[in-house]
Order: sequence, then structure tokens, then C-alpha cells
Amino acid sequence: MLETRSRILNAAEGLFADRGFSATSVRMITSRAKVNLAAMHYHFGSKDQLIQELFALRLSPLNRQRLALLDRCQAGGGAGEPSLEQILEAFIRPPVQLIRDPERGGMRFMRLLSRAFNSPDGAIREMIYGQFAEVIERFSGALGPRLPHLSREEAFWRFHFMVGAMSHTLHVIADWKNLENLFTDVPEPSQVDEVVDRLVSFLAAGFRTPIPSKEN
Amino acid sequence: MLETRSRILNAAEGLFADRGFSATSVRMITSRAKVNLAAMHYHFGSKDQLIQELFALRLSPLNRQRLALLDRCQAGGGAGEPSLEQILEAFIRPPVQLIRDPERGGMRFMRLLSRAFNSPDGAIREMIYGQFAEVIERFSGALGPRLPHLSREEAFWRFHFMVGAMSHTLHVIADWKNLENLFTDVPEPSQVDEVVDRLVSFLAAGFRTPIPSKEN
DNA sequence: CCTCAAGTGAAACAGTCGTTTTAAACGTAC
DNA sequence: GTACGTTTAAAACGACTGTTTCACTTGAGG
Repeated sequence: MLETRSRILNAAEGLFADRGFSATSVRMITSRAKVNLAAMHYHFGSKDQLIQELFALRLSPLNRQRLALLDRCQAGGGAGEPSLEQILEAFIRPPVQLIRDPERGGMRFMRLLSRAFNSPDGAIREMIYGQFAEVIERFSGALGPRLPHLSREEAFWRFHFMVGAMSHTLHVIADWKNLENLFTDVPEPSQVDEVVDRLVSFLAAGFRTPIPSKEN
Repeated sequence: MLETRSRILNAAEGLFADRGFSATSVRMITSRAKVNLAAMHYHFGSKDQLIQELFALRLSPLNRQRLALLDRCQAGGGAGEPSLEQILEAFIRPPVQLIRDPERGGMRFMRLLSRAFNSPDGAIREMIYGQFAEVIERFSGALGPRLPHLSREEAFWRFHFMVGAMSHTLHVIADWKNLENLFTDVPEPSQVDEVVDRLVSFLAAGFRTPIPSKEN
């Protein structure tokens, strides 16, 4: 069939998200895709190249959207730089929207992405970071003028605090089902977009707070 | 030799931290430990039980220390509850100290822990969360009275923002070498304890900020 | 009708996986 | 000295790994 490629990609995305890369065999993928074992090597060459293609396909629209949002709010207001909240939102809203859009991978791809971020395989991590390099550069450049009270070191760490809070939050949203199995007292899945606002105001307050005194 | 068990545990910790669970074979472990293949099954029964034992050994001292710190600052000041900063510090300082103490696993175990947190294997994740259940309960109970301005939902999310920022920060510290390979402009590894202060004040400011308005 | 490339089906490749089994060697304690 | 818990050595188990090979079917262009 003509759709063999996309059926392999689809099955692979689901299995990688559920079981990880090294625990997912080529045979699992091709059998879930109802496709011959050889078809995978015919279309993608190897398991590794299949993984690469999968991420390139999903990640570049996400980061293009982030950069477009940043462009718009930087050019938008006319005079003056964008506010701290506007920058944070341009960073955080696109992945949250992606989570709700099954066409772009939805929760499944987000679980996969958070797996790839912590992958033991250095090659995978390098590829992932490569896909994010431009976004990191642009956003830390945009954040700088909004944080004149911070040293370079302090800004570096707070940027990582933000990345951590965001990626863990995305993981929680995308893995809600598993969370309910593990904890009691989990609130109803609230409107996902609200979480963006919550996260933005939490982080903005953190970024704005003065540097802690060293006498401790 | 009498130390066969600990040599296996030591080799396993290193390999699991570097390559992940499913990509590390029993043969790799026993050959790095310079120990016979059968010795691993003799002492631990199976690969899975070896993993379980490894985490129980490392994780319970960490969480006992957290709870002890919380106890002390709750009973300490006499009148009045502990401050938000004191609670956060009781949560964050123990794992940062662990990172600097090779006897307790140091950076190696921290990399392993952050791998286990995102493991595809449901059994591993369940065990990890089980080890943290009491800590989570105690700390969210202690944080509650310090956050009277927050709804239950808002407190839930901010708690996760904190967990995410902390765990990603620990990962960055423990994986510094890899970070230097991937990014430019990484600051010198500053005094690790300073990071605790930075993180505590960042998070305290986030926790204290009022709930964002919905009109957006 | 013939041809040629794209794609499929099924089998086989050489390894590695976790685990078990057998045998023989240890040091230590009763 | 002999029993016991520990450790080594070496081989084998069946199952599974990523990848390759090759005969086969299919459909479109000349």
C-alpha cells in the first residue's frame, strides 16, 4: 500500500512512547502496523533512522510556532520590548497546544519527547538538543533585557528552572492516566489552557524576585 | 570474595546510569564487576530484583533525611509554623547534598534516579513513586498552611512546577559534562550549594504570587 | 506484450538476551 | 575433617535482536 510509511511511523510513535526505544523491537512495530518486517528497512534503512525521521517530522513545526510567536510579540507592540509574560507564553503555549492536537502527535508524542530528552542514547539526545538549539538561543536572548537585575549565572539557572517546570508539567498532562494510578487526590483534568496561565505567572514571579543574599 | 554483592551493585549503578536499564545486560554488569555471570543470579535472583535492591538502598536514606529536616524545622522555632523557605529547603537540600557525596551515589546515582523517573517500565516507576509517597504527603501537608491564598488545584500545579524545576536542576548538575558538549556559554560549575538558595528563592516567589486572573 | 522499478512475503543470518544447570573449587566454622 | 555458604567456570536453554537476502507480486510506461 501507499501508506506503508505512515503506518510504520504511526505504530512506532505509539510503541516508543509506551515502552521506550530499546525495549521496542522492529518486529513489534511492523506487526502493529500490519506491515512486513522488511518494509521498515526498505523505507527507513534502520531503526535509528526511523527514530530520527519521527522526531524531525514532529519537532520542527513546534519550534517554528514558538519562534513565530516570539517574532510577533517582539515586532507587535510598536515601541518597547515584549513583557516577560509574553515571552514566557510564546515559549510555553505551543507545546501545550500540541498536546491537545492529535494530528501533531498529541499526548502520545509528548510522552515520547519527554522520553527522548532523558534517553541514555547520546545520539538521540544530541539530535533532540539540536532541534531546540535555535529556540533556546532566541528565547534566552529575548529574556535577557527583561532581567537586568540578574547576573549571567543567575539567569542561566533560572532559565533551567523554567525548562524543568515546563517539561515536567507537560509530562504530567500527557501522562495523566498513569498519574491517577499512582497518586490519590488528583484533581480533575482542568482546562489545559489554564495551566499555561498558572505556569506563566508562577515563573514570571520567580524570574522577577531579587537575587538571594549569600549570607546563609 | 566477600564483596561480590557490592561489586555487582557498584558496576550495575554505573552502567544503568550511563546506558539505561534495558540497554544494560547482565553480562555487561558481571564483566565490569569482574564477577561470574551466575553470581548475579545467585545474589539477587534476577535483573529486576537487582534494580529494586539498588534503589531501596540509595533512596531510603535520602528521604529519611528530608523528613528529619522537615521535622526539625516544624518542631524547631517554638511558636508558629516554619517559613515557606524553610520547607522548600528541607525538600531541596538533601538531594543536592547527595549529589556531592560519592558514598551515597553522588552524581552517578542522581543520573540513574532521573532515568528511573522517566522509565518506560511501569514497575520501576511504581516502585520509585512508592519510595517517595510519604515525602510527598508530608511536604504537601506542610506547604498547605503556608499557601492559604491558593485553591487546591492551584496548589497541586505549583507543587508540580516545583518538582519539575528541582528534578531538572538536579539532572543538569549531575550531567554537567554532557551539557558542556551540547551547549556553548555554560558558566563555570558554581558552588553547588548556591543553587539551593537560588532555587528556593525562585520557587518561594512563584508560590507567593497571587492566582492569575482568568480574563485572558 | 514486455520491461523495469517499487514493494511485499517469508526465511535465514549471526548475535545477544535473561536465565538455568552442572561441576568443581574455595574459605570458614563446628 | 567434614559440612556449609559462597564463588567460579563453562556450557547450554529457548527466545528474541537488527539486518539481509531473494523470490515473488504488482502496476505503470514503452
